[in-house]
Amino acid sequence: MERERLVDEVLMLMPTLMRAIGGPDPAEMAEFASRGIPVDVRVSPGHVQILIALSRGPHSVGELAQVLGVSAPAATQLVDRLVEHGMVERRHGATADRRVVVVDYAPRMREVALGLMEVRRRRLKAAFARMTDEEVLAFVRGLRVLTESFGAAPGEEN
Amino acid sequence: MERERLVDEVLMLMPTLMRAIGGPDPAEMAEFASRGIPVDVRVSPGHVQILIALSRGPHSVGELAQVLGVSAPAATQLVDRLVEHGMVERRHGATADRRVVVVDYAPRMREVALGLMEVRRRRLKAAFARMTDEEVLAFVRGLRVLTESFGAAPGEEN
DNA sequence: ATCGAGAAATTAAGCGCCTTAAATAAGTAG
DNA sequence: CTACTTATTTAAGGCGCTTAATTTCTCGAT
Repeated sequence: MERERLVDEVLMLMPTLMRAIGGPDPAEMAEFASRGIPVDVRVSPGHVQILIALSRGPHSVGELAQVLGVSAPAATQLVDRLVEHGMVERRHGATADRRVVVVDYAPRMREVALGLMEVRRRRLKAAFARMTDEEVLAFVRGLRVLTESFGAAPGEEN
Repeated sequence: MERERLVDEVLMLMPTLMRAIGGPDPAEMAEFASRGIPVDVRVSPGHVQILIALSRGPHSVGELAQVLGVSAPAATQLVDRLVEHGMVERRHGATADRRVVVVDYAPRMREVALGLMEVRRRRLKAAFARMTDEEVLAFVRGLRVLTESFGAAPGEEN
């Protein structure tokens, strides 16, 4: 079997791909500008993960940390940044445990947040455009198996 | 088409997976210990990329930067670390351009380096064990397309 | 021959993400 | 009421990456 080679290739490609995905994107900058958002807004992969998670409803900081597979302080920090830029806000569950901080989109920012994610998705979609439906699905399945195998985030079952 | 969902899933899984891959591994620690390598040795994904690249022969710092898709200073820094730990060494091409610094495994470290990579590969191989040959291949193909599509590293054609 | 443009690597400064340890605050059990 | 646990945040520090500036060297043109 030639899995040896494939393993090396993955080890070689994955980090490079992530660096590319994380980096700034011209189209993204334009999007920001057209929405009057400060240019220094950098939406990192972690921020996108949070915005996507929130699209399924409000989450506590702890939940976000678990979904992203990072420590609680890291989640706090990511939320900090998004709050600074007015994308999300912290709330205290009214009747609930007052220790937990619930994070959700800021009042009128839900659409803006979706727009920002859209910009991010566009790059991926463009890449997927070169593949057939089956190839895309096969790739995602592999990703699922790997993520699960590494004992990473549960992924918040749909 | 449900590509929308798949795109979100990828955006959600990829960063988490990379964080998991980059993190420390118990088995790896044990491997280090048995080889008398200082415990503080942290082989990041970038370091692994360099070690793999070197398995195809010596590379200049500039070449490494290009292959990894990072800036020259970043490559210098990664090499610095590997040199500190005695894994690789810098050489001046004898007759060649004296500006270029050639990086290669340290004299007797080639095998050790391969061993370290092996530990890293093991985790991936374990994950791949859950997939059929075709699935693995499909995944890698997707990875190739994505990496290329993002204009990332050329990958150093085999 | 030497002078200046350009290229390879490094150094310097700085930012962002992540971690662990410690501090706060709030619920829970005795 | 005290002691233990849990949720979040603050604090300190490491690493990887970037751009700008420096050093050293090559090379072509005058």
